Amino acid sequence: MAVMTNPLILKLERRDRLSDDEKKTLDNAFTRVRIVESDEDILREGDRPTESSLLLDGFAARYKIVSNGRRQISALHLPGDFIDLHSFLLKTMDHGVLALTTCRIATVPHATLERITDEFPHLTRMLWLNTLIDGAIHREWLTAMGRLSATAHMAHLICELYLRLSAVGRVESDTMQLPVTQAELGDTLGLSTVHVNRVLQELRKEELIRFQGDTLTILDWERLQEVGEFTSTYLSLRKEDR
Amino acid sequence: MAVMTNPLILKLERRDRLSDDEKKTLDNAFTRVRIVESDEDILREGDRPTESSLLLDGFAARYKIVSNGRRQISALHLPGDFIDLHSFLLKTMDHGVLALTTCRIATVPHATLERITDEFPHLTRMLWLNTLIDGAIHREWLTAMGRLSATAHMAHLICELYLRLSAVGRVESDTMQLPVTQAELGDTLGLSTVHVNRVLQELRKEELIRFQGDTLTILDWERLQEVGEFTSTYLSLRKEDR
DNA sequence: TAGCCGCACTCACATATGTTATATGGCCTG
DNA sequence: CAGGCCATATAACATATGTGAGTGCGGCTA
Repeated sequence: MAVMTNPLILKLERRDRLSDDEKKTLDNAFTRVRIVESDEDILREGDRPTESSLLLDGFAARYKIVSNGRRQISALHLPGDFIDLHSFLLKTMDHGVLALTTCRIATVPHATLERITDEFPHLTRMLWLNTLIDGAIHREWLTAMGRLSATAHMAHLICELYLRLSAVGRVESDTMQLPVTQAELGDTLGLSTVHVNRVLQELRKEELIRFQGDTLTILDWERLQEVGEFTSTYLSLRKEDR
Repeated sequence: MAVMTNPLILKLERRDRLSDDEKKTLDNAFTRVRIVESDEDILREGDRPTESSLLLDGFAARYKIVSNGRRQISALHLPGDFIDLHSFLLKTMDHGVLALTTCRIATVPHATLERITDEFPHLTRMLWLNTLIDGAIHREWLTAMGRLSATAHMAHLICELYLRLSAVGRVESDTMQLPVTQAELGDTLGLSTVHVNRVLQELRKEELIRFQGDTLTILDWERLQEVGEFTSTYLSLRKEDR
């Protein structure tokens, strides 16, 4: 893979400088690229992977099934996201990961990650940071889920996805591709499909967004943030020494 | 602090072997111990700490306030938990941390953590692991919040706290001290105080728990796990090479 | 080109949980 | 030892969101 097009490097460089050596090391760490088709599992609950997966292209979801078949999505992953960097140390997958679209995935052996942690302290911190941001997003989702109305929660999610996608160069002006069904949004927000639809209607009626097919356009960024009580601190988009 | 009584070391040794050198390094890293009284903030949203805090004794909660004063607790912390290890790399606190009881806290300067990451790769991985477990707990909470009934969610939380407390030697037979009000439980589960009370009544009526004052006794561990759809994988309580 | 299937969308109705209010009891403080 | 405060407990009522059923459209596929 060419360094300049690796979306993980793009993502990390939004947060801190990487040396050329670090970039090369990171890029070379990925030994294999594979394709997973839409609606297939990338990883299953109970798996003990020996490599970690980086999403190069496509959308993926971490999910868990509870009794009576209900599903909760605990994370949405975009290009540049490490889907299961945590499996390097957690060992056993306690949830599955599903391809929401066709996904192009690069993998890095855990042995290589171990070597990086032995030899590249700063790069290690950057990978650690990457998982910490995932954690910060989880906390934010918990807050939104527990204490925001369904409409606010949806607005919040849209704001987040917009910024995360723009951080990896995937938005054009105010428009992003969001290939996620309303049922999947429901599983993400903890809502029924019917209510997701109601909430989207409301955001449309308020002229905050347009959402046709997979194309979501933000019509009023300021008010959308207000409705979703959104502030971006938790995404750590500032460049700092880490 | 004496190595043998440091609850962080106790916690990490449940997950992997630590060398004597690592234990000594870790223990020596903590330079200062302070007390925070009940209901005081240990850290505030917006803070940029230069050290990280380890909870030696007491209960603490990560929280965020949303508009109209509602509060969501995104994590409960017990003795042995690093309250804000993440601030080492995330830099800015995007949420506050509150002492639920009087807390005894040891702090380690971020400069020391940086030195550990430079010189002790395996110890670094163990600290990273520590934050990954926090993340796994967040995902589990998201699932419980989004897709379980209030009663199941409460049962789930009780199961988790029971195992986490027992991992640091804080349960006696089937009883644990849980100095958390019903209002605080509500903020944790995303429920109203009234409904927390209803749910606790139900768990009592079903003879799953007893809960008087701060003392919670588990009367039927098997059925409590069933009701809460609880499995402990996500807590990574197995000892493995990491 | 017909038929099917998935997805968005809507309606009527059901219910889990929230809200407001009040009572009770223990415990600290003056 | 009285008064006040905080937490638990309960009741009556309100509502946000879920459920089950059905329509229609657009895009595959045979």
